[in-house]
Amino acid sequence: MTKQRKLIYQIVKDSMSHLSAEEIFFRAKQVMPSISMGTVYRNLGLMVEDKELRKIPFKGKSDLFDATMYDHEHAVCVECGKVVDIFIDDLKEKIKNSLDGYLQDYNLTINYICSDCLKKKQN
Amino acid sequence: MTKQRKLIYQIVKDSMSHLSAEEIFFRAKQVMPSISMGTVYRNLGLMVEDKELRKIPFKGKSDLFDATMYDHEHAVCVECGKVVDIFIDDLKEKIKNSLDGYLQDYNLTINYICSDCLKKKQN
DNA sequence: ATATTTTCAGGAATGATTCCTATTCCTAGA
DNA sequence: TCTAGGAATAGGAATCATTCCTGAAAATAT
Repeated sequence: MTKQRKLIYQIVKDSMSHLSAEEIFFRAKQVMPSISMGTVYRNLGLMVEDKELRKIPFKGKSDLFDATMYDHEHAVCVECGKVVDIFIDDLKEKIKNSLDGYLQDYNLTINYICSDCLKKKQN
Repeated sequence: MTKQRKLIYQIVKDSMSHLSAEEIFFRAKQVMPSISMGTVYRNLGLMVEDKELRKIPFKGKSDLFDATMYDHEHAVCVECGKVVDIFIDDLKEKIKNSLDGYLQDYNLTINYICSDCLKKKQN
C-alpha cells in the first residue's frame, strides 16, 4: 500500500461526512502537495473494488465516497445539499426477490427537502 | 406544442424500450432532418418536468427516457446492457417513512446479470 | 545492485449535457 | 392579411467529472 493510497484512505475514514474526489484531493494536497487528481481517482477506484470504500454515484454531480461499508442508502437535500444516510429494511432482499438473475449492486438516491430547509421555506 | 416536441414525445411513447437522447435524436432526424440535439434535450427536459415522460439517470452513461409513468425501478444487465423494469412493493412508502423531510423523488438503479447472460457464462 | 514491475504526476482526451446566440416560427391584434 | 413580439429552434461552443496516456519515479524481486 503506497503512502498516497494510505493517505487517501485515512482522509475518507476520518471524515464524518461524504467526500467528493475533489475534496479528498484538496485535503490530500495539504499533506502531500505533489499528489495528483489522477492518483486520487485511481486509488479511490481500487479501494472501491476491494470494498474498502464505498462510492455513492450522483448523476450530474461528483461521486461521493465513504468508508461506511454496511448497507445504507443516501438522501440529498435539494435545497442545502446535505447528504444523510437512510436505512430501509431488507431492501437488498426485496431487490433480489424481484430480479431474474444475479444481483451485482444497486444504488438508491433520494432527493428530498430536509426538515431544516422546510422550516426556512415556511417563513 | 411544437412539432419537434410532438415528434419527440411520439418516439418515446411508441418505443417499447428505454431510449437515450441520442437514440431519440437519431430517430427524430429521420423524420425531421433539421432537428438538433439541443432541441431534443430541451424538450425531453420540459416533458420530464411536466411529468409526461420519465428520465432514468445512469451515472457514467446516457440517461434513458420512457413514457411509463407508474412507479417502477430499473435493472441493467452489466453484460448485455438490457434494461428491465422492476417492481418493489411500497418502496416509496418505505422511503417516506425513513425520511425526516419532504420526499421529492428517488431513483433506484440495479446492476445485475440477467439469466440469459448467466447461462452463457456457465458454458 | 540491477532489472522488472508497479505506481505516480501532469496533463490531454472524452462524452454527456448544458448553455449561448442568431435565426425562424407562431400568434394575437390592428 | 400583415406585422410586432415573444417563444422555440439549429448549430455549435462550453462545461465538468472522470478516464486515459506518457514519461518519470518508486517499489520489489532477482
